[in-house]
Amino acid sequence: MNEGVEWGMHTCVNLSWMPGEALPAKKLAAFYELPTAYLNKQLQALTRAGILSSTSGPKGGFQLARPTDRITLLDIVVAIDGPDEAFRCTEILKAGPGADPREDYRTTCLISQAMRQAELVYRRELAARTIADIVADVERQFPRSPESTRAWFANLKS
Amino acid sequence: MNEGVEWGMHTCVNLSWMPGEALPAKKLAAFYELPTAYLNKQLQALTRAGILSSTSGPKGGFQLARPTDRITLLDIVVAIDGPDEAFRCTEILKAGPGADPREDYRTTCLISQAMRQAELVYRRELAARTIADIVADVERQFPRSPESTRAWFANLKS
DNA sequence: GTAGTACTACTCGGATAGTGATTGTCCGAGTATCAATGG
DNA sequence: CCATTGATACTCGGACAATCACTATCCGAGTAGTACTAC
Repeated sequence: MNEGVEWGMHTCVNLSWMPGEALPAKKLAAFYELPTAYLNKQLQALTRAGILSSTSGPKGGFQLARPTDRITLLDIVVAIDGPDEAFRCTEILKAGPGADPREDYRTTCLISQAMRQAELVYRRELAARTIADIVADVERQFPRSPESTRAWFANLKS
Repeated sequence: MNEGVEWGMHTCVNLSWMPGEALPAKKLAAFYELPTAYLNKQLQALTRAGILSSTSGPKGGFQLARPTDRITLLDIVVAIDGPDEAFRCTEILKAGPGADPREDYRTTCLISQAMRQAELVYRRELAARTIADIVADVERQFPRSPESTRAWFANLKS
């Protein structure tokens, strides 16, 4: 899985503590000492997916495009890592003896079905967890996080 | 995910219909018109994992090393695709402000926990399905499969 | 006729190239701010 | 003093390399069978 997924999730959590303010990729990258340009690339993907909104120019940057309770972990995974499933059925049964070339073995093949079922529960789990849930858990476990994060960004020399 | 996972699963199903007989990679590959040497590589991985047993020389080949009800889909995935999870926590929190370098953020970070939880249900689903289950489903839906598969391997010109 | 032996053919196993995706970097298009200028 | 305009600095956005894993292939080590030879 793309490493940017992790970066995107942490960045969304940080952005949730800076509502209404656009943070440039440079500052967001500095927070975790990440390569700025590469993080920018990932944030672009989140923007294309409608998760973030971007503004150019001075005072520009990224901010959340919708409430955190409407951003699921699956949204971020799909936006950055792509919509394809890990297991892709290449329909090798079509090359086997007694195969019907017209049949769609991605739905017929029982192995493909079993793998799809597993990925289904995986995605269902990710879709059930929103950034709001994560933020709430973090604030419960580390109550100082929002305040200290805001302070860090404020004190960051531009 | 490695394409060999699909090949390995289908091959295990086919091997379940040829009990006690060792089939060489060449024949197993011919069944689905797969590249022989590359399939051989995947079967080596299954052998290292103790899922298959291999025999060299004439009349040699691969066969199942244990009963089909003790081979789960997860076993095959782990053997071929590796034991690593898709989402790997790189602990970027360690580079963040106010981080404790001693802490293991793979277990502390709530995002990492959420992703691990999703992969857990994924693996649980795969671990609950054995090759025996798949074989039983196939035989129920396509009763002629075992017989026709045995016939195909028997009629294959060596 | 039978036992021993050398040969042959076949298989797995790991070491070796080729290819595509992920990772990382760079520069250009666009925009808001700021300063300077003229009324 | 205030409005306008031009320059400037900063940001995103997409185009351009480098690295790594997956894909694919090949040849050597080992083994079982077979045929031949000698007794």
